[in-house]
Amino acid sequence: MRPLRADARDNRMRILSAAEDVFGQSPAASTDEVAKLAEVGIATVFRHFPTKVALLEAVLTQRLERLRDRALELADSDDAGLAFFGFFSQVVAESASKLAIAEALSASGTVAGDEAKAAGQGMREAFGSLLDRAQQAGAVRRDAAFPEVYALLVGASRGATATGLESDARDRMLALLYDGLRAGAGS
Amino acid sequence: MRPLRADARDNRMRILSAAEDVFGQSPAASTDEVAKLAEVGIATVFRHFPTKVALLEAVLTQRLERLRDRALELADSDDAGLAFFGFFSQVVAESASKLAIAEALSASGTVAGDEAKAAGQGMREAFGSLLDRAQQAGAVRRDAAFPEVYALLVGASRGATATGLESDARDRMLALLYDGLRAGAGS
DNA sequence: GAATATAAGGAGTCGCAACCCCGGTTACAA
DNA sequence: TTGTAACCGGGGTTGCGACTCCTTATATTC
Repeated sequence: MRPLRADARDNRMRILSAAEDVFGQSPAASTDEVAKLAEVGIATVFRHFPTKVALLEAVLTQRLERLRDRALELADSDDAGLAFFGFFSQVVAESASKLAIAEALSASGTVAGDEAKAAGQGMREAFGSLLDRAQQAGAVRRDAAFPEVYALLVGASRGATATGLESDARDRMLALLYDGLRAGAGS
Repeated sequence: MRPLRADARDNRMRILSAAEDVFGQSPAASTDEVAKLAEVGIATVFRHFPTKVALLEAVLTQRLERLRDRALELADSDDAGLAFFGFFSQVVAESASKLAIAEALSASGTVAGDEAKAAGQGMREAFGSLLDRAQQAGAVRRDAAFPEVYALLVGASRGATATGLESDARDRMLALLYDGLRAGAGS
């Protein structure tokens, strides 16, 4: 598999970025809306991504990988508690458009493909390691296991987005959550 | 507007119930799947609900009204804290199919119609009153305002559903949340 | 139990959006 | 510069699902 020609690579990136925008705003958007925004013919979109679902998955994968990288960066931080809670807050703050994409995928009835699944796995592992460190540092209570903490991460993102929470209310919501996660961490 | 004929009323209920089932499992389902399950012709579905969105809204409205009624019942309870947390847990436990429906609606790009909006409003008010009482009883901290608590309710439902949480993990998740909501309630 | 309004059913129609074809264009190598 | 393989564009095609027409059936009323 030879490297892509320069214009093709360029178009691919423009399509991905446009798709992120378009589907982020409305999961029901059509493929040529993406093509229009990317200033590219429809055929070009389908040449790069053989199906609409493939395009959605590519966008989702990209986002998950970005989150994983962010988590990995933070894993080296001195303050494990700050790293954990900071990551959590950031994910919730940026969740709006990512959610719409995941929604579009699940609405299309498709279970995520291999690539997206792997990206999700990587992201969860990185987050899990942040959680571990925060627990060892005494910043998060030890009896909080990964599944429920991860559900809270996803849930906080969705809840904030779905109810259209203002940023200050979102901060108060997170403060409530964090109090629950810290409760009795010292013991 | 005369009362519906008996068979029509019967069919209407069967359609609503079938729609709840079908859309609860897969938001992308087609209208005749609903008709099939309800053992009814497609035309009958459209006679009762002029559009697919109208059908989705009717299902959602019904669910929201049930939740509101449940909240109103609990408002008379002796133990305001138990009432609040009990309602919260129940909503989260039953959320799976309701969410799929709300998702289907938002995926179709439609903002909820008047009826569904009113039902949502009624439900939120009933929940708000449960929160008020729980706060006055000292079971929930006073600095938790409605928007963030409601976002947590929605978020916990979605998080639990989206991550496929087992029921015991769900209970632990709720326990974390409740600790956060109670923190310093005595002060 | 006959008349009639009301409802049911299911084979259509119609539009939309995913996906393909093929003639023209452009990056890259020699 | 020129050849050519890779790429692009945008008008078709096709399938699917929302919605309708019209004939037949059945509840209700007197």
